[in-house]
Amino acid sequence: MVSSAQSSVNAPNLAVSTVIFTLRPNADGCLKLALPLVKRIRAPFEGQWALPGGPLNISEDLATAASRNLLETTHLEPRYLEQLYAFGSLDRSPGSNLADRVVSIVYWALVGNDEAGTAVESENVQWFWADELPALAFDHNEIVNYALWRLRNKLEYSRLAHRFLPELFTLAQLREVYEAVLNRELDPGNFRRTVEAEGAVVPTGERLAGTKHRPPQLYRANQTGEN
Amino acid sequence: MVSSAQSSVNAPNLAVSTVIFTLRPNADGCLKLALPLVKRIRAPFEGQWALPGGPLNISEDLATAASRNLLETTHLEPRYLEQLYAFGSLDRSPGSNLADRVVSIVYWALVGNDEAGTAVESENVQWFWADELPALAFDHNEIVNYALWRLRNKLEYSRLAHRFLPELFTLAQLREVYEAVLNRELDPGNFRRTVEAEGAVVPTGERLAGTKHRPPQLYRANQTGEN
DNA sequence: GAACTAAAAGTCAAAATGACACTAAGATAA
DNA sequence: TTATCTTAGTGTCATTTTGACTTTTAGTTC
Repeated sequence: MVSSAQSSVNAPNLAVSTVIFTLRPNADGCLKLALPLVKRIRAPFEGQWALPGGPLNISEDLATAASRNLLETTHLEPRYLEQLYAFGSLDRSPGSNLADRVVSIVYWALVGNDEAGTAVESENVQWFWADELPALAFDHNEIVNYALWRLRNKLEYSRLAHRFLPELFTLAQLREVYEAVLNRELDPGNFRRTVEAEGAVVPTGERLAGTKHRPPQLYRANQTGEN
Repeated sequence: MVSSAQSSVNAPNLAVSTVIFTLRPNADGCLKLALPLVKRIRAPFEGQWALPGGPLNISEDLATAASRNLLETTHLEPRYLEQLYAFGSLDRSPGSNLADRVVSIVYWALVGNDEAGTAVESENVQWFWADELPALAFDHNEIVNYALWRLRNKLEYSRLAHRFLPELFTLAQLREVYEAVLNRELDPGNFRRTVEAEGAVVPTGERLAGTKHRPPQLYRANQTGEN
């Protein structure tokens, strides 16, 4: 195997990849975590699914690179973007030459569940349920698991659930996000209490019509002191 | 300015740096956070202090590289080592050429306060109080601040305080670590209660002699289910 | 109008937390 | 030998937070 034109003989190559999360309704209508993967079209791991990513341009910021390959893969803008980790073990690509060693700086992103419906899907780009992934290329299963762990963790002490949702949302929708991500049911009353106590949301006074029960109030995220 | 022999024209260079924390007694005898810095002996930022670090060898793990430059700078082994963040803004080294762009993968480490006394200090390597740093090279002040934030955060929900201490320690010593890092006094009784409830420590039965008051019991860290 | 559903408010006991008092066991000084 | 000093270690109590659960409200559907 020959090292690429960009790589030097003595230094590891640098790439940026992104784990992109959204929530989509499954067959039963409940939201589940999903993420887009791209099919590799050359060795190593040709034909297997992998995280979207690519080499870092010399004149490009790390977050910009992550955002760019998010846009290229899904045609979406991230609602949230954060660096996850730099993966650089020597055995990430078993069997390949040291000169082809790649250190990947991985980001994770959230996109709105309203926009994710419009996301492209093709022969080489498909969305998978986060808990039903096939065997991925390189160490990408490990990376996704770590990203999942981080998402779940951060959801509990930070305010990012609303990034999955449109600007206006009901508390039930917000709770559904927590339930889908954490994979556990939450008490509606207690959920309301904590969310209001944290000041995470601001009531708009408007109500959502067309439900077959008491119309719930619409809220928006409280941006002040968010993170 | 000419790019180094290792760097390629089209790819950013990759370096690993480490923020090394220890606790040392100040003039008043209270513990304070300290870290070693190295003086730069060439441009850019010649003569200014910087985090220890260097280029990543092609055949070297990220954590191994961090550990190595910890050993080279301080002749110490880390008691704790964790990746902090990858810093890669375009303006990290103002005025220098794009071809010299460096992406730094930064680790942070803890070393024991017993060992840190034996650490070398020289013309080009010196220890500084973490809250009294001079203006450092590159974006290294920003990096240290982030590392401090991470250390303080992690100390509160994780068990790493004992990594500053020898194998056997008293609860007062452990509390002193918390107080020094968090920069705030803790109630001895309540501290004992939480630490014991968490099962973070195991009593040894032995007591520390030679104090001028009731001899305190010695504990060791409970390794089971640590992180 | 009755039944149904989820919104929204309210209740209550258990657990966790913070402030503080009290007793124990050594060293040191009178 | 006794009083004093200092920190170890235990105990108490009120407040806050948490989890489980009930009740009332406001709409739709039957």
